[in-house]
Amino acid sequence: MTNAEIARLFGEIADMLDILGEDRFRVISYARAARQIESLTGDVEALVRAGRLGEVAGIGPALSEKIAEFVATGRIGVHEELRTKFPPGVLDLLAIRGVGPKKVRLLWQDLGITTLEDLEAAARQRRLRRVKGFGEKTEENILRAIELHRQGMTRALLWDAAALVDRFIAHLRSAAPLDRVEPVGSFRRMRETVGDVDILVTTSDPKAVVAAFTSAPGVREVLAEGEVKSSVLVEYVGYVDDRSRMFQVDLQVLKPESWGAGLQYFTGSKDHNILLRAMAERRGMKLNEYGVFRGEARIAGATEEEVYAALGLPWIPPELREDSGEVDAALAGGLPQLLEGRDIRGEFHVHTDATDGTEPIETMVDAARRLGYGYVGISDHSVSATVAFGLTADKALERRDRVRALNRELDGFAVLLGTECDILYGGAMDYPDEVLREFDFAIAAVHSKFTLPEKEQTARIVAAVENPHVNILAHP
DNA sequence: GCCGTTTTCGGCCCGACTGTTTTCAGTCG
Ligand SMILES: Nc1nc2c(ncn2[C@H]2C[C@H](O)[C@@H](COP(=O)(O)OP(=O)(O)OP(=O)(O)O)O2)c(=O)[nH]1
Ligand SMILES: [Mg+2]
Ligand SMILES: [Mg+2]
Ligand SMILES: [Zn+2]
Repeated sequence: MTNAEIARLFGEIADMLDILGEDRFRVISYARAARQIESLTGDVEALVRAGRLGEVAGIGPALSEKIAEFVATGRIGVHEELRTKFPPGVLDLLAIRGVGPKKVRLLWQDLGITTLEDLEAAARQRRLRRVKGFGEKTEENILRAIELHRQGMTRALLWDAAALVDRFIAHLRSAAPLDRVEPVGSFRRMRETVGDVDILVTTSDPKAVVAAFTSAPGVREVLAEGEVKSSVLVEYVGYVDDRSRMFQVDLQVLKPESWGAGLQYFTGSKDHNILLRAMAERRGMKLNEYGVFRGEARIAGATEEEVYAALGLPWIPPELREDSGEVDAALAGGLPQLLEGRDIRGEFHVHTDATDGTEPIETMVDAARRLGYGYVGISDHSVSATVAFGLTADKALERRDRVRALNRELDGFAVLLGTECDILYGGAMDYPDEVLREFDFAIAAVHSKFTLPEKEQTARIVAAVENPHVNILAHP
């Protein structure tokens, strides 16, 4: 919680300094530090205690001191002093698309606008156009942007985004001549949540691709439409809550020779990009989404490997591109080996047609072997899971002979007979201990009473995992 | 405010789209 709170305060300091017209590089420092702390995987307080804050890129003596101040007192003095200069509501104006720090400053200073309601009223009354740089179109855009803001947009689960990605790419393929297409941004970096969907395309006909993009099914708003890039808002339905929401999709279109540089740029992260671009500059090169250049000459750009190699780096997996030390590690030849799908050796949570699966044990074993697994654990439901056709103890255990036969037959592959056993209301297991001990393994799972008070639910689960015959706790 | 195999001071990523503007600033990716 402390990480999120410090990130929020640094973000607000950046916004306030920006609106006040302070040095933009100081603004950038606060904004970058906010992103860094937000994406730390460990507790910032632990770093403070260990005196290791300075190891985080972009956090120097001044910011370290402010973080330490927050950890000690729960406040950041600079933030509180700045806050007194701003009427409540002013910072909220920044959430409106198309309204940035410069416009907020003008709206506030010239028209006394400090809230969204003020802004809406002034736009309706056509008073914005009196301000330098504002016109009729700006008023229209701001009114529409306020409307969209009020519908509320949140980050999406990677899973929801995946459905949207599939839909969009299928449409693009069917409606325009694509060379290559790839979902990029935080989606490619496999973040747990994504703020939007970013898609990279190469083609010989950019106009056709952009046109197909902006007219895709579900598009409710075209935010920008240019020669090589476009942004839209689409409606999508959440997998978990089945609710309809608006979500942004960004498109970048490039020529085939820039595929690698485009992938590098559009995959990000932003801070990773800035790091690479600064590094290119120091080495007398320039890096952008079109390629790596030395003078006028493009020296790399067709593949990502080539782009990283031109900078003297090995290819860095997207999951690591977060400005969290990956560039230094790559330079030192010390990138970590990431887990891959092929590292998965087997699975224990496998149902069959005996309960709510659709295939018999033998078919599941075949499928596991085709995936290159070394073992599979069969775990059908226990008797109380009636909606999932849970098995009586006798029915569950009578399959031991079948499993033994399979194991005799198979070389270098193990089949285990287990159970996904319900945790009953009070924490007792659905099968008695004499039955549980007969299985090769037992998973404990909650399939009822999901909404118990936290204390009771926790006690229930703790009781289950304390059972000596339980090996695995299932899904939440 | 941060940071460095050309720097401890003087730089700080780079480009597209939009609207307002007679040549470019602001915002966004
Ligand atoms: N060089 C550079 N690249 C940027 C900048 N902003 C964004 N990008 C690149 C890197 C990002 O990963 C990519 C997509 O931008 P997004 O705003 O969609 O960010 P991203 O997908 O990383 O995170 P998100 O989950 O959408 O918030 O565009 C920038 O200021 N400079
Ligand atoms: Mg994104
Ligand atoms: Mg984006
Ligand atoms: Zn289950």
